[in-house]
Amino acid sequence: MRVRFAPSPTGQLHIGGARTALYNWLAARHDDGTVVLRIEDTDRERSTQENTDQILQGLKWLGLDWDEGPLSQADHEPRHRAVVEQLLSSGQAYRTTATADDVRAFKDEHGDDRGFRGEDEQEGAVRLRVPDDGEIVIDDLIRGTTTFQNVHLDEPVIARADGSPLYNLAVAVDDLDAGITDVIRGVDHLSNTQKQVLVLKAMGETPPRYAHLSLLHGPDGKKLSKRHGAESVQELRDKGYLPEAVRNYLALLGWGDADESTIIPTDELIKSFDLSTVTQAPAQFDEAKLRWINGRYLHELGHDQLTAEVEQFVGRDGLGPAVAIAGEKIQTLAEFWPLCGFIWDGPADDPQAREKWLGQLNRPALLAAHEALAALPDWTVDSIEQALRAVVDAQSAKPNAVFQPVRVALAGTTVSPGIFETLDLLGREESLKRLGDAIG
RNA sequence: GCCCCCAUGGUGUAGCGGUUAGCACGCCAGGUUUUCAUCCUGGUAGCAGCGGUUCGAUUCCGCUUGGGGGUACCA
Repeated sequence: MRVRFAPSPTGQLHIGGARTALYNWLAARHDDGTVVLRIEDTDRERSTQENTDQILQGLKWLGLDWDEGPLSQADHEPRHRAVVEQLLSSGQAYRTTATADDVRAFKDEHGDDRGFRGEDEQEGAVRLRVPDDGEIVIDDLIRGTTTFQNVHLDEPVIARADGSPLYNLAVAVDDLDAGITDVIRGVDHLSNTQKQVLVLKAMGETPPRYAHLSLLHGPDGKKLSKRHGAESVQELRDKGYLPEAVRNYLALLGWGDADESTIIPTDELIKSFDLSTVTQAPAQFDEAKLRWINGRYLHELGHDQLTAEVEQFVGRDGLGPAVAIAGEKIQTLAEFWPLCGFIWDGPADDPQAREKWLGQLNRPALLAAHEALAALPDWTVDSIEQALRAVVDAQSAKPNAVFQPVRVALAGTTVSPGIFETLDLLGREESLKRLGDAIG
């Protein structure tokens, strides 16, 4: 099996494109096949190095490697032009100056379901000759057979008047030349398939197998876009998701195993992936579930690796001790700093928390806590806990009446890692200083 | 308009003629707990509608409705 990633270099790698790439990759790896990468754009101006790099970077982050490429489709232009010439001279294509308006007029005259048929004018854009009779039957690996009647199809433009090739000609030729056996792409290309098969047939070649994936939608059922929180894998990375978790989630978005497990590591995915069981219905991207899956992967990382991930994400070292006391509380890498930043930055500024937990009513508790902690002979999690619990007893208060004020004094907010562990990590001096500051 | 694709809870899916319609996320309730989160237990909610075929339809067929894609001298 030989498949291809064929993203267009329009900037970032979209989540939908990432899923398509993932499915190609899984299918190929499952089959011990080859993945060919091609940047799909016949227009060299658009496939800028910057745009291409963005795509490659996204693919790399996701962990999807390829065996050949990257190649710009524009690099193949001489070959495309040669095919056009060949089709022209064999009479299977012709030149016409007909415009979109002419096509419209043709339909007004012959009916909307009648495809445009033009005259050979020896000049203008190149259109492929399409017979009125016959049909193109696409035996899709995912959807079964789809039949397109030739009559309905407007004779497609395969090259501009200047001879430069257009997409439907270029892909057909490139897939052929690259020896692609399976074209796995979004359903938005299903209609194009008819044209591409027609091109291949005109060349006397056999089309590859096709598999069309349903599209991805946002929570509102509309096309996935920035409004939905994230639209590219780069954004997923910036939100602190792990590549393996994203792979897991994306694989399940549109493909279900008979097996009822949800957490499926990549090597398992490769083993069980099967194109023929890919869902036909469009799926909605649900970040809540991605978060959950991500949390599962995050917590299985182990302290050292999680620390390394967090440090790389945050961009600073020495986070190990904080990761030790906060690691199990976060679902994404991005949640670490908001939870633990106070350790380095000092108490956060949360007026509501201060008002509620550092007011006059809480003074006695804070003073008692300060006194008990200051008197501690040794500063350990256990001794701290004993001291504070003793304060709770002495005040005959609820644990919260002591712990929350202390927490707010240290962190500035009502949410933090465990209070004893936090005290321990902060150290005696800093802890007492912050408590003192809160008492005023 | 025309061509094409799709349809199980809010979401992702399992099911491939006879099931109490399963699992997961979410949500709700309870438990654990120093906050938050995790974790544990329980609960909530679904076969779009209408016709067929059949002894029997979520499952097969048709129509309707709804969603999506294509219809460029874009990709």
